[in-house]
Amino acid sequence: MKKVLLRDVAEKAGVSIAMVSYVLNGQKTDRINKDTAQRIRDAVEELNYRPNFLAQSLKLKKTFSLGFIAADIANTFSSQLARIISDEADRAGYALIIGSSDESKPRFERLIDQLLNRQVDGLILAAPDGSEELIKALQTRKIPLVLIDRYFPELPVSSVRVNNYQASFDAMTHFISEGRKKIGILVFDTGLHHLNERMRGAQDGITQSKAAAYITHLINENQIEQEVPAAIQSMLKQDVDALYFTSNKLGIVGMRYLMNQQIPVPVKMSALFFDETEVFDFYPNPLPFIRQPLKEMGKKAVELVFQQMNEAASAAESVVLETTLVQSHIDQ
Amino acid sequence: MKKVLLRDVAEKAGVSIAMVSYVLNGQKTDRINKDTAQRIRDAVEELNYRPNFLAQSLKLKKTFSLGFIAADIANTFSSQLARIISDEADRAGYALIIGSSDESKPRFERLIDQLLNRQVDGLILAAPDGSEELIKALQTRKIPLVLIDRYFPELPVSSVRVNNYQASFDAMTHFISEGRKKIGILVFDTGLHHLNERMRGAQDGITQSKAAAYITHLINENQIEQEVPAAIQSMLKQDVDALYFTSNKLGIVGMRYLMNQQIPVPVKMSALFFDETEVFDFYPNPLPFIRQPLKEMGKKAVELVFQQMNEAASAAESVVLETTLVQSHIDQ
DNA sequence: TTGAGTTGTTTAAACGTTTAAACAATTAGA
DNA sequence: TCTAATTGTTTAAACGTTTAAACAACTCAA
Repeated sequence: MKKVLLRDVAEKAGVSIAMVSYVLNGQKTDRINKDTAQRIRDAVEELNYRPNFLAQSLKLKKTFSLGFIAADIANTFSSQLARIISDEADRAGYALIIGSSDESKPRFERLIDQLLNRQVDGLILAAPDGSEELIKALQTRKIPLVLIDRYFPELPVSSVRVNNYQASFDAMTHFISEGRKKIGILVFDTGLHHLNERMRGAQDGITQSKAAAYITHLINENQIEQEVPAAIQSMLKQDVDALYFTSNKLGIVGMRYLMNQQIPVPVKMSALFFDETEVFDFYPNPLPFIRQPLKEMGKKAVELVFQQMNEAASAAESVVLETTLVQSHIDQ
Repeated sequence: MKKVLLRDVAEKAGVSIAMVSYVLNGQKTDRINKDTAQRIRDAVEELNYRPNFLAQSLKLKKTFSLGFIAADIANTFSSQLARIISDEADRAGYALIIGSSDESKPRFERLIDQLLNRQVDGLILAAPDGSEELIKALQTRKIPLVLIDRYFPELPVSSVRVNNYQASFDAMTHFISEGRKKIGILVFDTGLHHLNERMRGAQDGITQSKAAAYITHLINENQIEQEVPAAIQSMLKQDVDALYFTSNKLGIVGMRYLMNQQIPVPVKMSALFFDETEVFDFYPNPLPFIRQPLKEMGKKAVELVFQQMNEAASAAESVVLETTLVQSHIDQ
């Protein structure tokens, strides 16, 4: 029942451990005697030998593991992404260690520290507000990393994200073409660039149409349960006839309020969401939303981080993916 | 910018690497000269030395990591549990590697294999149907492990779970006291003991009351989208006035069908769920459900696995936690 | 028949730690 | 004064791999 080592296999096959290692790793295959190789493979099989990952990692300076720090793993967006990234990493023989910054910079910093201590080979990060300097520092340390969802416009670092500005712009255009006159935009009061882009895109889209007006409400992330209802209330008084929720968290709180107040959507007030949530399943009327291509995002992120890992001096590459405006969650 | 090693610290402090190691690990503290120790600590600080986890792990035969295999990480139940376990492990300085068996036994087996290859120190497992032998094999290999949610009644292995039978029994009693006459029980057609206990508990509860009847429908896990609606349809014809969904997945599909068919809950048909989901948020009427104490479950699981890890011959310990019947998701 | 090349295999160092054991210098006990 | 104990530190082996380099035994051309 003891752990079987290279040494045991070598002994059984009557060779040195080097030979076993060579055969297992498919090296020097031209040199090694065919019979010996077979004998070794048989011994490996028979003893059910499994190389010790730690020893390998130590020697090869490669742990075959990636780190992913989500923004908030309790949020469906993050957990779905985690799932996809995990599967994708797995496919390449890499394990994924997942952390959640909960949008806290110190926590983010601590998690990075831990992941690096554990010598992960690469990082996929949903960087919180204010972490720009930290990312920059990681880059000068040549740590392979890719930002996902979040990004910093001035920082030359690989990232995967969606067309936040354009998606919001187009969504508003469409909203207006349906006859909306006054649109309320709800967005977190944050330095996070991607969220501000969603706001800007929406504002510009509305402005450009010349057929509608908008009111923007900045929501404090920690006061969301209070401020979203307050914002909606105030907008109702100003005859807002459509709401744009720039994140799923805002959307969920907002919809809950609208339901409690028995304000029918989209009859009296229409609503559009960035991101979908399974919560929509339980709403009887169509709820349009902007869908991010999660699968592609995850895949691409893994691809980019591998690229960083393999090519020492690989240039930063930013991938911007397209969203889709889904008219109704009901018929998908 | 190069990685700083024990050797570098030793050099800087003018001592051998052994001394540095001793100081860092707080060993031989009675022997070591106070000044030397301080000199070493200063050097560590100055060089910002971080021990290499791999080397440590290899030497100590301890990776300070746990493996958690969820049933289906896309399911809120699993992901919340993962979150809690991760936090709890983290608190103890352990990393968590998460996998999802998706209820597939081969996949479960493969994941275990991978985790063991990576030398995780302990396992927390939501074991899929049919994995009993595998668990038994792990136990004879003395792998520290704890089952969570799922368990095998005849297998003496540490586990954390809830009172599935009693919770279902009591819930039915309560249902009947509210006047339900004919209750439809929906449960997966599975060998999973905890789900069958939910069914048995409900059936026994109803039988014992003598004031109501029941119909049980076994649902094939892979046909859930077809079979749940069919089951509900057939039950409607038989004047069923209440539904008991023994898992959140069944509940979500069932509610979606009821909504599509415009069957008002709980007016025409009442419903009770095992597990809560955020989906309920978007339903205007009260939906009662049985709540599992996720936090306690996760904490206890980590506690038990640590116990297994620390005490070589620690006996299997089963922890059965209490659920709560929540009357309405609306006022929690 | 010698030296060079080829084939097949082993030796040994390295990865970065931990820690038992050895060692040296000082102090204490008789 | 000599031995024993104490204090402070170093040496070296070990954890389980990978891999460059060395080695041994042939083959072959000149």
